[in-house]
Amino acid sequence: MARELQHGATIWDVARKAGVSITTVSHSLNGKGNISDATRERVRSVAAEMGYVADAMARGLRNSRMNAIGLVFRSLDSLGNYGPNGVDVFMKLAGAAAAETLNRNLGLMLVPDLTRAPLPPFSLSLDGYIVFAPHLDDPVIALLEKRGIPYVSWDRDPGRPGFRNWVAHDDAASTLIVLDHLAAAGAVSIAYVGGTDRNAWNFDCEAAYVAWCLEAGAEPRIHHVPERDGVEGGQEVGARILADGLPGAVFCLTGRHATGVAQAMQERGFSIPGDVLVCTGSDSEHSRQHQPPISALDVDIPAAAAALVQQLVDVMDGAKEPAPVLLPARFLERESTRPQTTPSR
Amino acid sequence: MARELQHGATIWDVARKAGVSITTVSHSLNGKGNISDATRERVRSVAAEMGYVADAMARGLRNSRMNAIGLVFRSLDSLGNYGPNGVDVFMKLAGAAAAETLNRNLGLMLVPDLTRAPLPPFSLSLDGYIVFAPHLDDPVIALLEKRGIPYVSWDRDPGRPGFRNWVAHDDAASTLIVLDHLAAAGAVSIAYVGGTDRNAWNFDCEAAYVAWCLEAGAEPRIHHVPERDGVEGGQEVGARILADGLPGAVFCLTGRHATGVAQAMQERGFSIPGDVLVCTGSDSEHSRQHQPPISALDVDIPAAAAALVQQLVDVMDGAKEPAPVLLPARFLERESTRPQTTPSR
DNA sequence: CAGCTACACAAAAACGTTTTTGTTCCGTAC
DNA sequence: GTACGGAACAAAAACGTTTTTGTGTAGCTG
Repeated sequence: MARELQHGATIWDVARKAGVSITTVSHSLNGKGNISDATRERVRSVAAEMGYVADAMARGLRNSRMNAIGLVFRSLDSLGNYGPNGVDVFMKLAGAAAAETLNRNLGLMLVPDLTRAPLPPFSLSLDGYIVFAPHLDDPVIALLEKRGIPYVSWDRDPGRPGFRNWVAHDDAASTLIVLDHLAAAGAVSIAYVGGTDRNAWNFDCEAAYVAWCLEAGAEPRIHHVPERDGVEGGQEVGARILADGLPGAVFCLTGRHATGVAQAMQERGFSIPGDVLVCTGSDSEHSRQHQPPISALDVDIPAAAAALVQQLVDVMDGAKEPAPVLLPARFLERESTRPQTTPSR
Repeated sequence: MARELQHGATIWDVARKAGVSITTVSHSLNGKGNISDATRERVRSVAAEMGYVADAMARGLRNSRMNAIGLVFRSLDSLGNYGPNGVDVFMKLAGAAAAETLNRNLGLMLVPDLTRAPLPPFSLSLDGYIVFAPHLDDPVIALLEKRGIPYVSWDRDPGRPGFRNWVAHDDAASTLIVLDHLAAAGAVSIAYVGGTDRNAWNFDCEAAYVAWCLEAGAEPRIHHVPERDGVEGGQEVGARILADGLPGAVFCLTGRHATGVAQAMQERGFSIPGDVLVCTGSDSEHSRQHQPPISALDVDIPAAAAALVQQLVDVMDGAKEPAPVLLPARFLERESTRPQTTPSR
């Protein structure tokens, strides 16, 4: 049952039917060259009637532009898991970016990992890349640099201070918002749980936490768990935190760690938010579904996607001098950090 | 500041450096032709050393295979919203499909809408398509058929009974699971709320509901709300349902409708699950975040993605005779349908 | 009326592959 | 000693565009 791949009409078919050369067809459709209005219109109607669409690969081959960009998720790569429960930020971003690229008549390609061989077929032919959460000295970025492929990143690569084509949340400001909120809710001692990926998010939030503690005269209580350890890792660190004494609040960067910490606390008989507050810097399915639901920093995904695509297009056009874009974050207060109104016992 | 787009090495560069013709390079790398082992190995090492990767567009132009497939979300198109809150199923599927295609060395392209002009550039050059939730007589499918582009769909197109390249949940069985569960939890009269999109999901679930009512000797109570009306639409239909008398349970196909229905009930002083049970056939952020959390049918996204990609590859290769794949669904019991254990007042 | 310009279009080159068809060399059989 | 065949490679065509260069005609100038 060999499938008959019937290719669409080519530029030759259109030329023949319109009684002109292929040059004229190309020029007519692309608004170039010197064609009389009558001819141009006739060619256009013939093309439309035949449903002619220029072959993307031939066009791309000719002018080395394929009108598509790539989206690569670095932190997901390190998580080794693309069927994500709890990392839905990434997938929402993909959807928002797809909508944004459509408006600019660009395709969006999901590229899982650029460093793993064999390379996804035409990952290197794409016009540009959005790199989500690059690591320190990220090899994917090194590859893109070497190939001269334009890119922007969500969060900066901490190892490339001179690079300015990135969009990110203002992690320092966000961290302060969270810590101030926890303090206002009555927490005196606030523990911090970060990941081990060496990315700007981990670095900046921790730095902001340390600065805040210094300011507040509090002793920093910093813990690290590998991102991939997920909820279980959170449970372990929860135990470690308790070993040092019950804090007033725990701020975990990832939603899965926060969920694990909350579980550890609750298993040991502490109530949330009665005895200890818990919140996360990154919302996830886990944090939403937990009982009580866990407060989180919220991300305006469509705005982030729009900023990233806009910046990438700017870079590809070489139009503007690049400048980082900082987006504000919003704190989503849920029950886990809400001052108690109804008596729990 | 014109960016210097430095193209990678071409097959000519490799040929020159290895002292052979481009034919020999191509054959060496692709394991074709009649090349001595010594030459083949030498060419390969030269190519590797230069970091040569065959240009995807030239290769695609030559053998009309671009090694990438498209993913198009029909129901999202009708929802007109790609920054989805409450439709995260789609984005998870995209991630899972991306992982699945990588394993097969295929690229995955997100294509928002194939019928809107201007067409995304090389949407028609892709090797195949996964169509998510096609409508009745879906124009996207018609376009793919006309162009001879292979495709598989998630859910069948109800207007194409002969087409067999689809993967879906067993909607009839799932509906019965839900209804039986509601009945077991004590609901006597069960209202049904479906969408207005003319897709198989709506059709099959409603048919199963009607059959179940017939069997149980109950009067069907069917309501419809446009998918795009979301939570507000659910609130309205909730009011309509109450106008006919409080049912024992309401089964809403979409999570956003279910949320709206639950809100309407609660605003009027009815407790969930105390006075009325509510559940949904499609989990969403809304249904999870609602208080109480709303029970839902759960979808094994990675399994669905794997099945879809596998089937599409089969179709593209023309290998196997196509056959529909039916996946089982799982019922996620949450508080909204759980028999009460703690007294609520 | 020669020469120039502008116009409207056509021919051909180029993009980087893969594949089909040639070519050369060498060993072997008749 | 000529014919044959296979091994190892090279040349060239083809994929469908875009863009550069070319060509012929008409209108205008001096």
